Formats: sequence, structure tokens, C-alpha cells
Amino acid sequence: MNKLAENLKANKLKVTPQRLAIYSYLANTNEHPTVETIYNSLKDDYPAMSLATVYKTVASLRDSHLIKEFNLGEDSNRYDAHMENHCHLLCTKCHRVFDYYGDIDLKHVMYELKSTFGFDTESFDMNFYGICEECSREQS
Amino acid sequence: MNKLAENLKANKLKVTPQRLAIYSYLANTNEHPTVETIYNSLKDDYPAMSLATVYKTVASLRDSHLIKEFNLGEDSNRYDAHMENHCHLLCTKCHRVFDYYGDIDLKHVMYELKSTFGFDTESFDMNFYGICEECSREQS
DNA sequence: CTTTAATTAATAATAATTATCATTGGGAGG
DNA sequence: CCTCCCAATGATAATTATTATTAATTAAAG
Repeated sequence: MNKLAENLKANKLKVTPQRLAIYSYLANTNEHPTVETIYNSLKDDYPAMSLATVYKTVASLRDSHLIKEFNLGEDSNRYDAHMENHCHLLCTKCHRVFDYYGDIDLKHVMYELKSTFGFDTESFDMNFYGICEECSREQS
Repeated sequence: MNKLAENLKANKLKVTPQRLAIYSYLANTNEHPTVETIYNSLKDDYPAMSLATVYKTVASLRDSHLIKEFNLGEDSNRYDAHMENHCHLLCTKCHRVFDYYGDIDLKHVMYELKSTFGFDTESFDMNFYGICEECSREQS
């Protein structure tokens, strides 16, 4: 039995073909697809699949902390099954999103948040906006 | 002539009553209101104001970099006229948003992004998720 | 197998946002 | 001051993302 199906079971989610398809699609891409993109990518193999199913599936995967949902100021949400903490690089020209897995130490900041505001940090995210290599090469 | 009107003019935006009202409302709050909130707060003083005007106004203020637009995973966008770089503390219990103006030094990270990926960072943002003081006091 | 509760597909409904377009009014140039 | 032009506004329709409903289907426990 594969890892993804185990993860589903561990969270009391039934292992259905659609659910597995959506989950493994997310696990095997490093794009950060929207519901629309997921749907379009899978509808050839699952012609009966409904958009509503994709919405509900990503919602339950998100609730079980198997994937992350985020929004980068666009019109629709993006999803990512890579749960290691990482941050995003957003190219303001081509609008692609890149990952950065290097870890950023913010213990001192989190300590200050706690001592100054009494705020207990559980997690954080971080987005860098700028120009990607390819776009800056084109520019010159 | 006040500062806000000057800012509008500097960006070739006509200084209309509605626009000034929306802009100064944003400049004088440290909530991070949605379009809906802005509209409801101003419609007593500007009974004729239309929701569409609020949408269009925040869009042009955003395009002129006079305010920031962001989304914290909710259904609607939030706006903030405080342009000094700061990050947000999101309480996962009460869903309030707090500001942190302390500056976080990420020069070394940005340098690494440049040398490893060729990514030129223009700006970044950062969100901390956790429990605020008030909520953690209630818990115990 | 059989049962049952969860999942799904189809579709309707809702909420946020954007587009359209006729009207108005800010403000630059006379 | 006036006048005129074009950006801004308001009313409303349209669009887009997402959620709710419901009846049919199916995974998986016993």
C-alpha cells in the first residue's frame, strides 16, 4: 500500500480513486495548482470527475493537514502537498511561483513576538516578490 | 493641503471626496478592513457611495502603491494604507490580525536567493500564525 | 456478501469581484 | 471665474470562485 493511501487512512479519510488521484497529483508536482488546474489535469483520466469533488477533496486534505492552501493575491487559491516548511518566490513578471526550501531561522523574532505581544507562533509563511532569472535575462 | 491628497495628485489620481474618504479611512485605522467593511463604515457619511466605487478605488490606490492588498486565506481581500514594511500576526482562534513593525533582517536570505536561483527580490511579506495573548489567557 | 456511512456527481445557490455604460464633476487651461 | 474634457462615479448586470443540496454510488467494516 502506498504512502499517500496510508496518509489518508491515518486521517480517517476513505481511499477513493478520485481522492487518491487529486492527492497524488499534488504530491507529484511542484507547480502550485489551483482547483481549476487540478480539475483540468485529471478530467481526461477521470471523465466523470466534478469540480465540486475537487473543491471538497482539497478542503478535507487541507483540514487533515495533508496539503497546504494558500493565496498569493490572485483570484483563486493554490494548493501544495509538500508539507516541509518552505517559502515562495513569486515572479512579478511571469507570475510563476518557485519554492525555496532553505530554512530561515526566526527563533529570535518569534521570541520577541512572545515577550512583546504575548503571541505564541505556531507556524509562519513567507513570500518573496521579485524577478526570476529567466525574466531578468529577457529584460537585458 | 493634506498629505493624502498630495499623494493622490502625485500619482495622477483626481482628488474626489469618495477617494479621499476611502484613503483616509484606511490611513487612520489599524484594522485591516475588507471592501465590505470600508463600504459599511463610510456609507453613513456618503449615502450615495457605491460598492463598485470602493472596489475601483482600492484597485487604483493599490496600483499606485498607496495601499497594500493582501489575502490571509479568507474569502475576501484586506487593505492597509500603512506602507512601512511590517508583517502580520494572525490569531488562529479569534482571527484577528495584529501588526509587527520590528524589522526583520533577511539580507542574507535575499543574497542566497540571488546567487542560487538568480531571483531578484523586490519585497517580501510574512505572516505568523498562532494564538494571541487574549486568547491564550482565556484558554487557561 | 451485506450494510452503512462516507463520497461522489450534478446542479443550484451564494458571495466576491469585475464589467458596462450613462452621468457627473474635478481641475487644467483659457 | 468659466468651460470643457476625461477620469471617476453609481447603478446594475455579468462573471468567477466557492459552497450547499441531494440523490445515487461505493469503500470497507463486520
